[in-house]
Amino acid sequence: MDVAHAAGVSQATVSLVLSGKAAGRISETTAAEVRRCARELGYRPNAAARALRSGSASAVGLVVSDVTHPFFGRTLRGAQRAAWEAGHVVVLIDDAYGAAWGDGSVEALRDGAIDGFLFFAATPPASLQAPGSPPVVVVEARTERFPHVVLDVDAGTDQVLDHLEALGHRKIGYYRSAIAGETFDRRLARWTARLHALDVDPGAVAVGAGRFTAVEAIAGAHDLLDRLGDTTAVICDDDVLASGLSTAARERGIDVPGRLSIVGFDDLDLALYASPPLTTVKAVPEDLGAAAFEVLLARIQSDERPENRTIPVELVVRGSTGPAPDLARG
Amino acid sequence: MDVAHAAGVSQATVSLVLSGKAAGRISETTAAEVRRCARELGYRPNAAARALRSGSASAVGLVVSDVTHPFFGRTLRGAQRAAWEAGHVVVLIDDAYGAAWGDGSVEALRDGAIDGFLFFAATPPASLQAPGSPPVVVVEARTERFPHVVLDVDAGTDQVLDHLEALGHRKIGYYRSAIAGETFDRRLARWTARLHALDVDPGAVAVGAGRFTAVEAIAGAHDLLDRLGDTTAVICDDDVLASGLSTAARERGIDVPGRLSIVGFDDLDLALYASPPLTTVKAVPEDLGAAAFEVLLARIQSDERPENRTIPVELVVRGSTGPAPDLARG
DNA sequence: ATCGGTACGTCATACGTATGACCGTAGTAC
DNA sequence: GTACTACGGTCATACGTATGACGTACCGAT
Repeated sequence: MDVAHAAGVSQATVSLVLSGKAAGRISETTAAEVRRCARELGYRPNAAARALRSGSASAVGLVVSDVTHPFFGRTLRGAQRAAWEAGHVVVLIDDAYGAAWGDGSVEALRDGAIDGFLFFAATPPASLQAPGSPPVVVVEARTERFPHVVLDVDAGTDQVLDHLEALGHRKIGYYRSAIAGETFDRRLARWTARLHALDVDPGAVAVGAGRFTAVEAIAGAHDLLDRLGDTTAVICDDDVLASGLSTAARERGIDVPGRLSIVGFDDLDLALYASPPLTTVKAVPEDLGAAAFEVLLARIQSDERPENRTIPVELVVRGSTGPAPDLARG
Repeated sequence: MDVAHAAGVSQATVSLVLSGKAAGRISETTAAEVRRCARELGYRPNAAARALRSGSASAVGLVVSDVTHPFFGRTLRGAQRAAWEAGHVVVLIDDAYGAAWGDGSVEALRDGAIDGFLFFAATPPASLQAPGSPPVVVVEARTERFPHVVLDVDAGTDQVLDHLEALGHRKIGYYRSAIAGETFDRRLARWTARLHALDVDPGAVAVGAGRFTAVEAIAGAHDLLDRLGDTTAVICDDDVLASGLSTAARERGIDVPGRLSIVGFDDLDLALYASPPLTTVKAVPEDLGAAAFEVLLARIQSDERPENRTIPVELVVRGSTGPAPDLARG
């Protein structure tokens, strides 16, 4: 190694200094000289060698089902910031709803290149459950199998329904994601329970399902509007679906919120483009990402299962919700 | 190595078989047995060891300035698909407009963990220009320094202006990105040249600048609308800005396209949520990403500078553009 | 019998770092 | 003068794979 030669010390000393383990073993004078030489020669430690020898790559993977969804991007950002502070790196892998390269990338990186995985709305492949697999933390899905970090969707759903009920809405529909996900199931269940509490038959309100692209969100919204009946408000699994519903309503001349109130989820940028801007449940994906990384790091470092975490959410009231119309008179 | 033992061969043989270099050296019978044992034992090659020994990690990094922007997500997807077909992996790093962890991640991965980098709307750090640096390919910016892959924005701009001129527009404004970027500069220059050809003073039309978040895009759009004058159409650096302009116009009661025509760029999902849906220049980011990976791979494998590539674009006419109004009569 | 060639494998080493086991020197206590 | 400790640093090896340099056995041709 050049640096060792230039500084007149052994390679071991260089390694100790540069990896910050010099305390008590190497004098500060020598350490400073080593650092100076390293800088001058433009020395970069080889990540592969480091990972091979130490058994840790200081890198974790974030696997998402759809990198196209704005929520994931902000989550990645939060995770990267937290990781950076801990001396780690986060790399993102797009699963594209089960594409071959998603699992492929996981397989390619799992041994040696990555210390652990975060799965966000993507399903960990079975191979990651085998003993000896790298640690996994799941985001936005409650499961016994892995430690997880989730949004407090129960509170979010409750706040939405409180808000709508206060506005006089009783027939509250639901625009579901066509993507499977524990978090969606859970919200739907909560909504069903609340409707029962209101003594409203869930069968009497409009329900639809759509996917997170504009075309499909709008198409699904039209299906839902076909069966609108006397539903006066619809809560949506996310802002993409809500935007689609808003657009579809406009195409049909349905007044929002005069005739129909719409509530989204996530508080994406999208919520502000809609007209009127969407009432939605604000989540802070950066916090979710950061928390997810922290849990994964704890798992990596201690080998004992860390505690699950729940990130709070908050209702943001904008123009897309208003008092329930009196349909009997209209 | 267990597999070698189980199959009754040497570790070298296992390596040859599993890395596909067995042809002519190892009999098919033996190879099959090795593969069987490997499968049975759940053997996974160690990526770090492989990278260390072979000097190639079979992984490339895609660095983007803002992972939140939907365009990048689709680009990543295209790159990952192409990479997968070539036996590589693409990992995404969010630079977050120059955040510490962006450069940090690049530095951490550049030696040993990554074979090369794609920079998309993010600036390669100076350290990547030093001799001995990993290969770099730049996306959506023409530069002498690195091979690059770009959209045919000249053609796109021309198609937009042809379209607007055919509709009778002469005072055509511009909504610029506040983010620096060669591609934006180039489009602006083209627009200026075309206005001169029309004998229109660029100073006589509305120009604004905004960033790619809803709040800032809408705020910037209001600035632009304050100085609208008799501008009858505005072309935007991307669909996010166009959506912001559309929203701002609606807030002011400006009829689109009756009073003002709006043209976006990219054909994001966003374009469909706007009301009316945006006329825009359709780019296929998946193709861009795939091409970028291919160019990088060529660079990695051959050491000689590969040819630059240009990806075609296409105007998509929707509801946000219409005939120029007769402002003298209005 | 010898040689050349081919088919099939193995040997041994190197990749660049991290780290537990050492080792020398100087200082301190007795 | 001896024993012990603390300090500052080096040695040697291992991590798991890839690969150029070698064997070895067998076959056919001379």
